[in-house]
Amino acid sequence: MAARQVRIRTTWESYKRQAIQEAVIRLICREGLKSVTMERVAQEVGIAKGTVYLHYRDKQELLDAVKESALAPIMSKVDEVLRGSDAPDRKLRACAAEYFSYFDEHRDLFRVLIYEREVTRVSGSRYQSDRYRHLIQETARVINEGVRSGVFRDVDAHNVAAMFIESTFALMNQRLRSEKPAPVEIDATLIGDVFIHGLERRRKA
Amino acid sequence: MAARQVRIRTTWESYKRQAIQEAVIRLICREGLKSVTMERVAQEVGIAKGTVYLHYRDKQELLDAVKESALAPIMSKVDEVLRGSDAPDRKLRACAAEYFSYFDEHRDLFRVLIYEREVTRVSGSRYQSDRYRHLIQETARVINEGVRSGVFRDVDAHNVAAMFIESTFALMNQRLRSEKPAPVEIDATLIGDVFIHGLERRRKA
Amino acid sequence: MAARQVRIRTTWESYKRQAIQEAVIRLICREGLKSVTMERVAQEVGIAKGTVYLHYRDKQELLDAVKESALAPIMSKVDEVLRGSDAPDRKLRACAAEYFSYFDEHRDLFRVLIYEREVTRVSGSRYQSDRYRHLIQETARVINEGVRSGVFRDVDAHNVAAMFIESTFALMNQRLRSEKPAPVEIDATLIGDVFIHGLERRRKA
Amino acid sequence: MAARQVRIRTTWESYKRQAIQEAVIRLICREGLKSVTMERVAQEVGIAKGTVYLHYRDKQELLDAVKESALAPIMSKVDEVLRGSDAPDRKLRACAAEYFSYFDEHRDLFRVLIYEREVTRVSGSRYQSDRYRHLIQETARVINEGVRSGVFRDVDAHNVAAMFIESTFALMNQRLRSEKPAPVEIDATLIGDVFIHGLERRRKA
DNA sequence: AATGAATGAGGTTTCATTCAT
DNA sequence: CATGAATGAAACCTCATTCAT
Repeated sequence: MAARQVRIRTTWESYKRQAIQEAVIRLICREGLKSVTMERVAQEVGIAKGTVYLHYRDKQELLDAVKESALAPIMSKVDEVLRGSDAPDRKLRACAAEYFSYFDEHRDLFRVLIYEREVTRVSGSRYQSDRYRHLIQETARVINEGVRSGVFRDVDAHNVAAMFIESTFALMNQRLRSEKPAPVEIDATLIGDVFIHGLERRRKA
Repeated sequence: MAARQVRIRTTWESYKRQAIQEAVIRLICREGLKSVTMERVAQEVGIAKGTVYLHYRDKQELLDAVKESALAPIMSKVDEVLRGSDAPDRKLRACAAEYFSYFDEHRDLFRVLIYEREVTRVSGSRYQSDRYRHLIQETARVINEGVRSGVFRDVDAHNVAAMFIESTFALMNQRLRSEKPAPVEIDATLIGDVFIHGLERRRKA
Repeated sequence: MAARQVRIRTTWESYKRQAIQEAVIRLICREGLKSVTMERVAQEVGIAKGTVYLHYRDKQELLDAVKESALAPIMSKVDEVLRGSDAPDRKLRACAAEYFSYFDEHRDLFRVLIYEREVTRVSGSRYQSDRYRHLIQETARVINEGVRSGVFRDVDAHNVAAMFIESTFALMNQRLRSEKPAPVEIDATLIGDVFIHGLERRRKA
Repeated sequence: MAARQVRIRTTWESYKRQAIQEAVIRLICREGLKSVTMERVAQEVGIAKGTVYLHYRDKQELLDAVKESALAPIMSKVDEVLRGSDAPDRKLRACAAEYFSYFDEHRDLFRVLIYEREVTRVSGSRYQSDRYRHLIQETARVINEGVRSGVFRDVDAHNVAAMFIESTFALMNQRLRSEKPAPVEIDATLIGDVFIHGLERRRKA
């Protein structure tokens, strides 16, 4: 019974936290990070300013949580792909495809979450962009797989991983800017093609 | 005489504007965008707070000017390369090389200037990221040249241009994070290789 | 039966009030008056914030009650001594001894309770420092006894009473600040000696 | 000329700082420490809230300054007396007289400044009550002089110094509470008599 | 009776901008 | 032209108090 109490309360609490996070996201998308004040967030949720502080210690914690939970799903999805059993080149393609379909649903938010200093500086810049770093490492690992298996040339996997990811963001950005973006597969194929071929081991010298 | 007066004043004015802009850049690089207050800027230049307002209507105009002029040199340099008479693939390589050598001198500033909303939102987002757009267009033009001349496969030049540029930024970012970055040519070669090969027209099937 | 109900409830009520007061005292001693928030008090007792309000109308009433009951025991003890049948000088000595032994157990709390405005301003300063005033009056009465009996010189008893009490506090304070305070009797004797001799009627001229 | 500029500016600045400090003092005396908000202080001076911050980094610095400058004059006066060439007993009497005449002009303020935690905790409680400590030490030194010269009995000078000072405050407090306090000399004499005689070396055993 | 989520007034601090000198 | 003191809107955060459950 107590357990159930807790469970219920936790669910409810979690729901409210999410409502607040969504308000933050709406504000960021509509009016940019500068518009995210605790007052406006509360207003957007329809609660009092002080109530936000019942769920988050301070503004930074809220922003961190928003970033964390906004990126978590795609990050774990991509992780899954990268750790799968496909060939490295197929993994990269699949990875790009995952990005696009996820990003298409979230749009504007990501640039803000990933690049903007104020958000990035996660509670004192201790582990600045934890997720991002992890992502690059996993991608680099897959590229190294490809290098070892002879599919890819011998390249600096870490750097190429960064290029790959940023290229993905670049296309995301282009999609965000265009009224009618091409189907996801088209862009995923493009980025896959360029990188797979770009990394391919050249026939002869 | 009046003419001379004006000439002198204009030169002087221009000099002071530049001094202020450089102060802003120093501050951004040293302590991040949040540290850029009109007070600190004036302090850094060694003038009074009010004086800054004689040269810039408000803070936004100052930030816009900083962005504009900080990016101007590299942009025109890259422009020059892209409009040159080299083969498209050589242009892209040269372009990457230009970025790296320029970025190596400016470091932290660029992410801020290019991504952070507060700077990006140029006076009401009318021509959001003018330079950036232009850069992509020029790069896309070169890629199209390559496509037409048969060096590159038939790709969406615009998208690939964005990928290319962001990949460059990605490597820049990696350079910024590492203590002892590799020589500029190494990174420029890497990015050139990946994209040139990635875009290369495949020999038969 | 109803009576018994009331009796029980009253006892229970009284017990909870005391638990809350003790929590306040612990907080004051551990972290100072600023740390006393209704939230922390409730936490310290292990009850809900709202529950505190079932026992005290508001924060001020709680602080008043704390002050009152924290001082009550020593006050009544001292009262008892002062109303006893000893000679005035012995009463003063005994009095000082009582203070020291009591204070030694409560330390930090007293300065706060006696001097700090926020606590002192007992619900509108109507009877500001009721206890303190009473204490001075009783002490003054004893001093007057001494004057009338010829043991003490003719002095303003009220003022000397205040001096005596504050001197006691002063020594208390010194004790609080020193790592290893002297035995209680030493300080009690010191204060007794100074005042008894200080008040003693001078032999001839 | 520059020097004069600076002198004038410094004087003016100093004047404004004092005006702010006086506002704080008025507020403390009228309505207690709790009433001292930056808003109210500014209001009291007749300036804007932000302006206060041009003169004091934050609230704590302001309170520290108030305490410092409110106590400085009497402290240095007493210091002067204690370091003079009079006999120890005369010094103590003179000292008490100084206190009374100074306190008579400042009244309520001193309890607050000396005892209240929030003020006392000078910037992190590093040197808690610097002045107070110094005062006790100087007084103790004079008492020791008296002990060595045979005027006083052999007592713990430090403790007696604390008693003496607090007794002075006690009389001050009594004066503050009474509508028509006795002339300063009366109280100064009383405290002098009690302590001088209290400390006097007893004839024979 | 007890709870504790919600409230919102009120406090501190920052900083872009103005304007009298 | 240059100054920099003054302003005050606006941000963050706290906490005493209430009230539906």
